[in-house]
Amino acid sequence: MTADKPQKQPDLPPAQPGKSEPPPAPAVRRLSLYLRELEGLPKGEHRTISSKQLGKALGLTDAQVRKDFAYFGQFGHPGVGYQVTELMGRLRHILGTDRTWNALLVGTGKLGQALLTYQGFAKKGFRVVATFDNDPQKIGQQIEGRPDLEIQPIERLGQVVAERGIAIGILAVPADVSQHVADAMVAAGVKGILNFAPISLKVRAGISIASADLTLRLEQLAFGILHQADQD
Amino acid sequence: MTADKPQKQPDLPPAQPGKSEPPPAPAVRRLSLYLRELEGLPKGEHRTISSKQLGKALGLTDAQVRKDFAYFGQFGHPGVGYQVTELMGRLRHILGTDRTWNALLVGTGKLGQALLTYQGFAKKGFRVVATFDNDPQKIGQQIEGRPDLEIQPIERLGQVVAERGIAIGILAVPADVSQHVADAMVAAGVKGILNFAPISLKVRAGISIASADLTLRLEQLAFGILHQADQD
DNA sequence: GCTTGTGAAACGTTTCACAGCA
DNA sequence: TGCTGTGAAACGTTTCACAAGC
Repeated sequence: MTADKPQKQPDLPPAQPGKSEPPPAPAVRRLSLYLRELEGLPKGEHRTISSKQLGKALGLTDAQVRKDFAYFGQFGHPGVGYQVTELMGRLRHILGTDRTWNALLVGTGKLGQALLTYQGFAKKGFRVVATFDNDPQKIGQQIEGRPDLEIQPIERLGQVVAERGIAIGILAVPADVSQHVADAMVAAGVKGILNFAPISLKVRAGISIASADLTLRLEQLAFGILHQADQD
Repeated sequence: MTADKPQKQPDLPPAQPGKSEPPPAPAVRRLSLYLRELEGLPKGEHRTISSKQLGKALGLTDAQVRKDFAYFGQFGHPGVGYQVTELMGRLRHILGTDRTWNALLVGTGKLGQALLTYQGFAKKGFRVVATFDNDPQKIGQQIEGRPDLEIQPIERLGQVVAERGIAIGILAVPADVSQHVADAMVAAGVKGILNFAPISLKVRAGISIASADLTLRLEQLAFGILHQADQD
């Protein structure tokens, strides 16, 4: 009796079995944290590490750590844990830091110049191999006496991206021109952009964006302070 | 026999009704995006904006936008939308950027110096009012000729935090000393830390952390490029 | 003993869909 | 008509709990 419950399709037979699902975005973000933690381990101190130890170091549960790894395959050894060296290699391979990435930087203001000489990028295999600016005064100047880092006009983006095999663009220009420069980067063949401007960039599908808007971070910090909560 | 299924409490009568729940962390992050978008609007062009317009600009649904605002109260006007000026004021108040925050910076390497002169912070009401370093060579130097930004020894953190009403610490020192400096910041009375080091800081409850680890961002970008997905 | 990998349950977030108002 | 605010449904993520392996 009373037999009229469902308005929606009750339940489609779900997905094609051949199609492996994409990993959850939060899991991918944590992969970087796991790798960072492993790289910070005192060298050679641990040959293996358990999901419990790794999770504790980052404020996560052991189940979370195991689930995250499980999206990408079998990593561990029951009763033993994960071999640190092997795990690091696997994470680097998944994230793509087991190779070198060539990057270009546009915008040689104070932030841009600081980024150019920042050693942390190179340690992870990200090399800035070209610099651009639209200020005629700056064109032709060399950064730290390196001829390969001679500042070039933005018109040359396309040629240089092709010549030097560049996949990543670092965007350190003022907000009002950042969309324009981003378009130029994409047209030049860049596949991903690290964006320091406080702007939500519009790019076509297939182009990746990572935001490094520092004021956004400070805002979140202010909220956290006002509301006594922790984040990160 | 076989009568021992449930180990857990089956179901507690849930929460105290008086206690309003904390807003979801993703909603708080988007609040900053909404505000950024509104601030980027051509001045005076729109007096009002709808959840649909705002959502579209950020790649979100209209329902998402409305739900996010609803966590913090009634913001809009049915049939009309949201008044831009009023909405910005409310978002700033929630995030805590309707006031001035005094910050200190530790670590005057290239990145630290670039941050000190970065104008974007001041525009949002974050003022760096003190600088510290542990390099005896640097102590006493002034940044851009500003006596208030004379580089001070880290021992003076506690005194300066109290004198200048500082709530935020910006951490731009090498990874191997960043936990030590963070501890000093917390001991000095700082309430939140913006951390540029590639390290997961341990702080006591009640202290907020925001991470600005740039290599983490590049890693996520590399993953995105390899797997053709967008993020941000 | 300890640890992984994994279905299933619990929990959280987003989307849907609509009442109510301008 | 156009829009907000909001319960309820749909979807996604995390935690639980345990079989299997060291």
